[in-house]
Amino acid sequence: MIDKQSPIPIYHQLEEQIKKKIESGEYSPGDSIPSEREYAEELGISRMTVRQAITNLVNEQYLHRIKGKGTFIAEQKLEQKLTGLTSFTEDMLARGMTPSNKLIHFEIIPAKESLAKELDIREHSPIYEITRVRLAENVPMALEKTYISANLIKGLTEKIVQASLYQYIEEELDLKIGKASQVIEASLANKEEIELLDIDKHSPILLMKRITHLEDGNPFEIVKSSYRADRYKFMIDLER
Amino acid sequence: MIDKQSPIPIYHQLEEQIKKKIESGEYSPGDSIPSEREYAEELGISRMTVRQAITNLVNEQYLHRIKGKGTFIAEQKLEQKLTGLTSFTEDMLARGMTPSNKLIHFEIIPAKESLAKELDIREHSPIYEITRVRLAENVPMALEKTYISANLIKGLTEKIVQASLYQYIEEELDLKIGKASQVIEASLANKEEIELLDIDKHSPILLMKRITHLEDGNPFEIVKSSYRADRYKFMIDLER
DNA sequence: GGTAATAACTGGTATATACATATGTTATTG
DNA sequence: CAATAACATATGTATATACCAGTTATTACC
Repeated sequence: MIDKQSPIPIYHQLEEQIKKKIESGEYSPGDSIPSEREYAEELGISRMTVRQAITNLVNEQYLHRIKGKGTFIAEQKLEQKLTGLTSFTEDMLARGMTPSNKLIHFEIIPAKESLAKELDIREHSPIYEITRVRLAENVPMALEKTYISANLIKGLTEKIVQASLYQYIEEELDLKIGKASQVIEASLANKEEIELLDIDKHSPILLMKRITHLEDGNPFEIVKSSYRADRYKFMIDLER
Repeated sequence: MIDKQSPIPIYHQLEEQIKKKIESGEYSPGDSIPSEREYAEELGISRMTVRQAITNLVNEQYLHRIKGKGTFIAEQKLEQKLTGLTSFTEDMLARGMTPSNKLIHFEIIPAKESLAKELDIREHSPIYEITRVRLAENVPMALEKTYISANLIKGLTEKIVQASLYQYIEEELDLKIGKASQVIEASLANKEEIELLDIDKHSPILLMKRITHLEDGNPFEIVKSSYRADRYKFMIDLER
């Protein structure tokens, strides 16, 4: 199970081993794992090394320790992700609804000043402009306009956008997605929203603007969404 | 500096000592701290004990380590708190504005069914109902209605509410505040909002409902806020 | 049978030590 | 003079060991 000759640290090997057993369901929330001394003897390694592996998993909230009793598989591990970065598709699935898309526009345009500034690129640099209507259970839910720096994210096609943009960026382009900042405000529907979302004049709209960054801090995407206020609410969990 | 006889673990004493130097400004972001071996020799403790202290501070993002170079004071430490639980007062101060209040109502009423359910108490149990207009730079910003379980939070007065409710709960009642969940939606202003917030008919309103829990998981407070959409935006940071 | 002491676990703290690996400086060499 | 080798120093990994402090089951006693 443990390869002492491997360049991968022993504690890291053990971490992965325990993680797998949690993710595969072999260990379930509330279960206790073998004691530190058992692991040490079983694997022929020092207890302190076992502790280092377990300590890391405790910090990542996979496990929690109780003095005198043992080490246990943590509950949840889901909650904290509610403040995490999710796509419309993930969001709807989490709410138990079936998401779909209607692509309205897909083109490359020169960046206007405000967008260029927010994407930290030069004015008139090429950016993708993608306009979509997002539906849940085939009812229009939001109008979404995505702006992506074309020099940073290359080779984008309609197909990729309709499949999974984030997956393409992380797996095909080997770029890592980092933090995002979101601004949420309320407004009244404009002509385009009234038309595409099939709502009345004077309808309230929930506006969301998100700037997504790569792990190195470079912004690569701006998403402006107009949600139908009668069908959508933002839910956020706050800590402490 | 370090009391080996103290029941407080040595690594914890060292943690606090380093933290203080960071918070007092004696160490600034980017500075390096003494090496692990220096600390060990200086304080007459083992290097592994020093490592335990530093590792904890690295996990809390006070410090970061660079192999071969040293351990350094981390930047920021502010960003992550933007997703944290803040009061209207803190929120406005963070935006560089001066907050104030106008108390509209303060009374104890029996809980209606929906509120009772959300506060996890019996119907008709007594709850405080506190209605306030929140102002920034003396301009109405939001109408805020707070409902607090009177059996859980005892001895509340108008004065306390106007001062700092959370401080009272944590310091006077010795209860710890835990997580909160927030729902944000958009709507059109109702009569009360039009009147108290001094806005026009058909004005869009940003509605926020927050349920705040104690550390033990018990909900103790429900806040329903109606923000003027022309003056207020929610800003959220998302990870990963 | 009930209870109190005890033994046998658990994780928590702390030490001393060794070598690995990344980094920066200094001395050496071509 | 520049490339390189050697060294010093930093954190990273790993071991072995000791004792402390909660928890639980067993044992011995009344």
